[in-house]
Amino acid sequence: MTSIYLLQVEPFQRSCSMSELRVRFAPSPTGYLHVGGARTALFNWLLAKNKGGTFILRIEDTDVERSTKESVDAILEGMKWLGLDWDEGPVYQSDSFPLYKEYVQKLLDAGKAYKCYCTSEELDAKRNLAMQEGRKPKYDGTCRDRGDHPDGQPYVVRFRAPQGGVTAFDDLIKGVITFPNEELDDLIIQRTDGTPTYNFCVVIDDATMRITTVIRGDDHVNNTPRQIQLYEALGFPVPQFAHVPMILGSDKARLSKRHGATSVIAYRDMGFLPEALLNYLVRLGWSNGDDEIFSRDEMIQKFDIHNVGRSASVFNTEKLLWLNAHYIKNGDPERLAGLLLPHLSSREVTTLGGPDLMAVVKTLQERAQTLVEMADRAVFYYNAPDSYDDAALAKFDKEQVLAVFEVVTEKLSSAPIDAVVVVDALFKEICTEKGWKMGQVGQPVRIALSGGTQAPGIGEIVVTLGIKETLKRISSAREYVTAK
RNA sequence: GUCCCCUUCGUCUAGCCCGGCCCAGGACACCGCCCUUUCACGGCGGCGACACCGGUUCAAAUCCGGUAGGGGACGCCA
Repeated sequence: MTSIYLLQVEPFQRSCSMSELRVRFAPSPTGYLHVGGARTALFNWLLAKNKGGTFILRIEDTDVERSTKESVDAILEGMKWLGLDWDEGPVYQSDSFPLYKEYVQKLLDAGKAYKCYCTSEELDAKRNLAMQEGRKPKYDGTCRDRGDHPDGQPYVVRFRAPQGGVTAFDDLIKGVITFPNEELDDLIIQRTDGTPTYNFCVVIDDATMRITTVIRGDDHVNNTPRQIQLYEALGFPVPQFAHVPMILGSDKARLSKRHGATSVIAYRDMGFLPEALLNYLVRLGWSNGDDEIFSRDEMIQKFDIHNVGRSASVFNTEKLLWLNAHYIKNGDPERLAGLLLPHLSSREVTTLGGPDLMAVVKTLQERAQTLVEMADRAVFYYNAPDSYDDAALAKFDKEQVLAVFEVVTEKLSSAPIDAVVVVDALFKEICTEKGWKMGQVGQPVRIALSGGTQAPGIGEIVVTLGIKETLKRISSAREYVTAK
């Protein structure tokens, strides 16, 4: 007798309006939150926000060996930094062991699961043999119909999977996916030591938490049919599934450390803004026409799981940088100043007694792609140059440079300096009066004030630095050039 | 090996479901020009793709079949 496990999937909208949407992000705490996980979390979060549903954070720590508290903290830190707030949880799977046991027993009692006394050595041997002979390495069913129950002998519990037919589901992202049941073997749901296994816990949790839509990485596609069989054996309603494609490195291999940073927190430390990472991540695999920039609210409003692409995408730092630059350029200077502070301290720069940091930020917003770059460019405001770009200075005649310093000092001292336009006007005046070119005047002064040539506009620097400090720096540069 | 999935510019993608508006649009990157006192910002322009082969059709990126390539899964990991 063959059975067809083809789910009739209702139109998405409809099923959501009937019962409240509940989604979850379920990382295993064996490392930090990486960008792939963050994107999965983001899609869950967006769908929940978009539909007014509930977003649950669940920590899958059934692997006691590899799970750590540090990882849990790191994941929470990443989530918080990105602003992906959850409505319920974090729920720890390790708290539900009794519950899993209960359901294992139910299945056992119903004859839908059985005890298997095969040792892992035996299974490994069979698996290797099957692989070698080119067969699918599935469990051969040795204990499936075993009648005896040897006392005191260790055993695992296996799910008695349907033998014939197919198991299929309509993935929200990938469409209908069908698996022949003969591909699926009797999976272990409880280990020799009595602990439950992943595929079983996931089903119990998702069912008892009343998850309506499971959004996860597409490396779980192959787990889905066995989970569906479990749902049905347990009499639980089967949720909808949405498998999001993976993120790849530039060589199109699964993104990993060797491609560069993968940790969300690492991006924070490299000077990225959370809204930039979020915007980048949401556009990786998802789109809304030709739109590129999405505020938090816009992405919530426009997000539609059906618009998520089916294929994997390559992580591209250049585009992330562009977005980051965009958000820095348009960001609130006060907030940016606050975010910049730690980067300044790590450079041993103190803003005390120096120019107002907010004013400094304003002169740098169009010139920095990251907060790290901004910090680098901000240093000169607080630490007067201890050396000058000689190569740049060499482009000008020594006497000419000294003359410029003299005239500029004179001009700047003669009038109240309170705005960028005032300074700019003064410099233009000098040029017309002396018949100099702007480049001849501006560049030496820029070097005098910042030490180099890559800096904000002269007017911006002068006003931000203050007239007193400006004159002091020009005077120092004057001495330096004279002594040369 | 078996099963599952994927395939539009270098990269992210629009278009594909409901063939003609597509000799394929946008964005990042790259190149050039303009703006400009440096560095940037900005503006304008350029480069550049429907994996391949068949079929259906008056017409295919869009539908069908096959091929190739890539990825994933096959654990008493999650």
